[in-house]
Amino acid sequence: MSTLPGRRRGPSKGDRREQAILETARVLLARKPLADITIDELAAGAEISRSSFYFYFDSKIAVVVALLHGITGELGRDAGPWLDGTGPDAGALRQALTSLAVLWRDQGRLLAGALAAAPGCPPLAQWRDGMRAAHVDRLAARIERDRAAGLAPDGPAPRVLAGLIDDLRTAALAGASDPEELVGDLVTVELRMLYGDFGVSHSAG
Amino acid sequence: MSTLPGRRRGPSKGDRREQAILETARVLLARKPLADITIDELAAGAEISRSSFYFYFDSKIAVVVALLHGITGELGRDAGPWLDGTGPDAGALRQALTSLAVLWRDQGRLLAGALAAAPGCPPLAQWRDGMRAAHVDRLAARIERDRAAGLAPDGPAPRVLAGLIDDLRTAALAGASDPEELVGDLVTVELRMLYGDFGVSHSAG
DNA sequence: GACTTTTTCGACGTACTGTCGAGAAGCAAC
DNA sequence: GTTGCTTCTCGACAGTACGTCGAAAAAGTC
Repeated sequence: MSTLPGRRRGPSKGDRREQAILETARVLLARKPLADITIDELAAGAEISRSSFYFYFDSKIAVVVALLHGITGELGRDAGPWLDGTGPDAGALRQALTSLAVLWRDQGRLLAGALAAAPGCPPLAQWRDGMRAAHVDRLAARIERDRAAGLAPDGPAPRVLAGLIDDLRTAALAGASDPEELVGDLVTVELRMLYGDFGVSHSAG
Repeated sequence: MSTLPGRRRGPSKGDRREQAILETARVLLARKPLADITIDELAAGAEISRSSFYFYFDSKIAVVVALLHGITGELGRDAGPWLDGTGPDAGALRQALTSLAVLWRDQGRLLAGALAAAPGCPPLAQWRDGMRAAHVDRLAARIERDRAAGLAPDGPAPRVLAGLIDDLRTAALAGASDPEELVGDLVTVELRMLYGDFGVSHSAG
């Protein structure tokens, strides 16, 4: 499943070590940013030597990928009603954003660290691009439906607009000290981006 | 003026070295991200040893700060008409965003590198916060004026909304392969964020 | 040409990363 | 209970990059 270097299989002692490393990473990420965490600390937390760490993971990034793997499912959680719906459904959008904000509150350092390290680290870049594409795809489709139904004004190409909304979410939640506090305003702003019209159509660029 | 370690004064040979280091940094930044540039390369480009580099700059970050210092003036250029104006003035906004997009096109690696390194690097964090605050202050004031004049709908607190717009700009321009291409859509989207109303007022969060 | 300031650099110490190979520990089966 | 396998451990090593120090060369001044 994952790309572990040495392990074969079996629920042995090594599994506990692997979990200990992941748990140590979680604990440390609650205290300081990813960039400040060294492999020494990860190994020490799991009570093994630094060399032994490499028996379980190829690098610090591999640990991050494993942690991300564990929360990837939560990233889109509660977004279904919003993304599969139609029209300016503030309640559904709020539900999706609240869920996302909670994830950022709990896993902010992990997500921020992963996004920061993504350029110059293929596996993380791939994860980020995948997450983004998944969201953009569904949101762009929603935009097309709404426009076809006359529920949303014309404007930027659906995929571009969806990308901008994704950018805004990520940047805002990553920068917020209390992500949940931002949800109400994000709902307002995203709905305006999608449905807001004020008589001035965009001029071609 | 700046925090150079060894230099006293005088337009001597050292000044050429300093310029050579800055120029080397510019050249390298045109080719690869900041994180991939080492002090060895900077020194080699200026034809001095690595040790000598430290006579001119305290660190790689000090070079970045010097480069940023050189373009800080351009960051707000052409934003005046928009920020000091009133109402949904698409032309003025387009002017401001075009100017900004050109800066990102030319100095994208520098800006992206600086923003990426800002967490965990006080001088860069200070620069970033200063730039952001300058923009947010003026934009928030504009929002207040527009709302007082009944030109803009109520919504998120002016400073919050301004912050979201700043986040969006930065994230979008940083991620774009061709920033200028994005200007038209950014104009539309920012105007919607500020003026877009569609009968659904934001619910308190 | 003595004196000061500016500039240069090699040598050193530090921090972190990743690899290698020897071998200990755990767990069969005989 | 010792042979033989896999799992696991670690010390030693090599590499890269950073930043400091002090000796001394180069440049500038009188």
